[in-house]
Amino acid sequence: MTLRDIFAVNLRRYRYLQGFSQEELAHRAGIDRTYISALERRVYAASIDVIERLANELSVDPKELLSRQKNTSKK
Amino acid sequence: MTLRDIFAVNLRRYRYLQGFSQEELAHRAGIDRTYISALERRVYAASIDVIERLANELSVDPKELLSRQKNTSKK
DNA sequence: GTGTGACTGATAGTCCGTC
DNA sequence: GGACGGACTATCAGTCACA
Repeated sequence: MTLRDIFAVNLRRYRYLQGFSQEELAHRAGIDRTYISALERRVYAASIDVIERLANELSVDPKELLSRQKNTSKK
Repeated sequence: MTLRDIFAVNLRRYRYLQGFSQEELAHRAGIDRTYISALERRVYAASIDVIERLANELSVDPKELLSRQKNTSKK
């Protein structure tokens, strides 16, 4: 599990928590919708600048997007 | 203060803590020496992949490299 | 509402050297 | 040991059309 994977999962997780669609988050962060899609599918290694912008829109600390999440629904 | 700045400061901080020169860290992480120099001078926005590799070599959690540090020598 | 391929411009990242 | 520049390649950043 790479950091890129963790970021992808967290991006989607926090996006859902905020109730945003990819489209809505993209609009708010000034980023293209398909690029958000690509990040969530682990296509790219996002730069620290993009991470910061997304974290701001998701109202979380950038570190949170790189933190392994506890299983809320552990087997 | 952007995330890029915070990363730059922490990179240098943890590198010193490990007693590595830029050259040595670069060699260990398989990254170019001049690129480490550039990151510490805030020239580039590192990708999440590079952050991960550097964190590994510095024996710290990637999150630590993005965390604002407490002032150990506050005026 | 999202995934994907194709495309272009910008920048990340390498390798050379000098100070 | 590190800053800095130039030239180069790889990859990211950003957009579009279509399923």
